[in-house]
Formats: sequence, C-alpha cells, structure tokens
Amino acid sequence: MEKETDAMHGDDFAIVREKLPDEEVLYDLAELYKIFGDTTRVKLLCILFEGEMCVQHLAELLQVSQSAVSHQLRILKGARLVKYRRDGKTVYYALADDHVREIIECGMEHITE
Amino acid sequence: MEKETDAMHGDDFAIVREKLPDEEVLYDLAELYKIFGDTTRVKLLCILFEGEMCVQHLAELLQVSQSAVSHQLRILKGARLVKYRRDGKTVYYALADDHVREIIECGMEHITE
DNA sequence: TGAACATATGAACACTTATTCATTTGTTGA
DNA sequence: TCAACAAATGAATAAGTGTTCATATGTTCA
Repeated sequence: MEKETDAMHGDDFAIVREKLPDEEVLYDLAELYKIFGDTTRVKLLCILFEGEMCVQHLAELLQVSQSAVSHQLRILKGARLVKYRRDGKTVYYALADDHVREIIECGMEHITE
Repeated sequence: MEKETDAMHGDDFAIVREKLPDEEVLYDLAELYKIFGDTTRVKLLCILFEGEMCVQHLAELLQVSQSAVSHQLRILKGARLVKYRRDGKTVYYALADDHVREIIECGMEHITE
C-alpha cells in the first residue's frame, strides 16, 4: 500500500481531474492544432484570408504541386476549416468561418511578442 | 511564354503575397501549433491551468511514464510555454504566461460549437 | 462523343515524432 | 560519503505524416 504523505495526493488530484476538460475534448483540441501545425496548411489558410482562390492558383502561390495542395485541402475540408464551390472545371476554396482567423491571430500574438 | 488570361494572375498574386506574413513567421506559427497538436502536451498545459505541479504528479495524473512527461516538458520549456522551479529533489512546472491559456481557449471555442 | 483541362485520390516513400528502456545527473539526509 | 529518490537525457523503435507519382473523376467545348 502506498503512503499518502504528499499534500497533492488525494483530494487535490481529484480537484484537478474535475476541472480538466474531458479526455475526448482534449483529444479533439490536439487534433485541431495538429492541422495548424503544418507550414503548407497554415499558408493555405492565410492566403484564404484575402478571399477565395482556386486550387491551381493556390499551388502556384505556394510553389507546391497541385496534388500536394489538393491533399492538404482535403484535410482542411475534413476539419471544416474551409469550404468550397465548384465553377465549371475549377474549384474555389474559402475559409469556412472567422474562427480560423481568430485562431491564427491568437497564435500570431505569441510569435510576434 | 505563359498566357495571362486569368484575372488572378499578375497584380492580384502580388497583392496576396504582399499581405501574406513572412515565410519565417508562418513557419514559426506552424511550429507553435505543432506543440499544441499532441494530446499529452495539451493535457499537461491544461493541468497547469490549475497551478504548478511536479513531474511525478504530472506523470501520475496523465498515466504516462516519468520519462515521457519529462521529454514533453522539455519541448514545452523550449517553446517557452512553461517555466519551472526546483525545490530540493523535485521540480515544479507552471505555465509561462497567459498566452497559453488564450491559445487553448481559442481552440476550445472551435471544438465546442 | 472525345480531347483537354482542373481537381481528387491511392499507394509508396522519406521523414518526423512520441514513447520506452537504460542510464545519468542532481539533491537530500543518514 | 553514500544510499535513496526525482528528474533529465540518449538511443532505439514503432507509429504517424507530407510529398510525389501515377491515375481516376468530373467538367467543358468542339
């Protein structure tokens, strides 16, 4: 049997556990940040701050292949961070909502301090 | 030579490029988010919302090995997201500043919508 | 219909990363 | 000083990830 000689044990552990967000929420949170944790994706999102743009142009602007951009857009789409509309052969992507902007600006503050 | 039949070409590309944060900033931003993009680290940070805690207790609370926690704390330390103080044999970790809280809360809003 | 173009997707590969295990460093108290 | 404990670290490994290449899907227009 383990001795409880430390003040942190017992009740305090329980209190922290109680205040801690659910396991699932923390998992989702990490998953969200994971998406922002890639240069190509962050760049894509920042470009879309200025408005919608088609895949080809995104690729040119980023200097990466059409395939790479498409793969990353799929991930952003899956996380509901971007939306898209089709116009003939071309597909235009845009930010899904202003959350994205807020999240990026929030991180930006930490960088540029 | 490439035909510029598309309105987006030329000036517009330049405009987007101009408004886009520097390559270096975007890289740092992605690096920052990468740190939040791991369950163990996010949990560590959230626990530290409630106050400082020593390595052993962090490990117990997270149900991971002392070594694993220590490795992750090193990363958080390197990113200046946590600070620490030594008291005898034990080392107590705490959030470096309120930026961390803001960033996590910002992401949390997106999750719990 | 079929050629041409834009985008999406699957598989493969190189690279990164989180954990574990073994060990070291640092600190206390006997 | 030395045993006991807390934390840090290096190497190895397994799992995850981003890009590329080849190809498929979808759309337009002649």
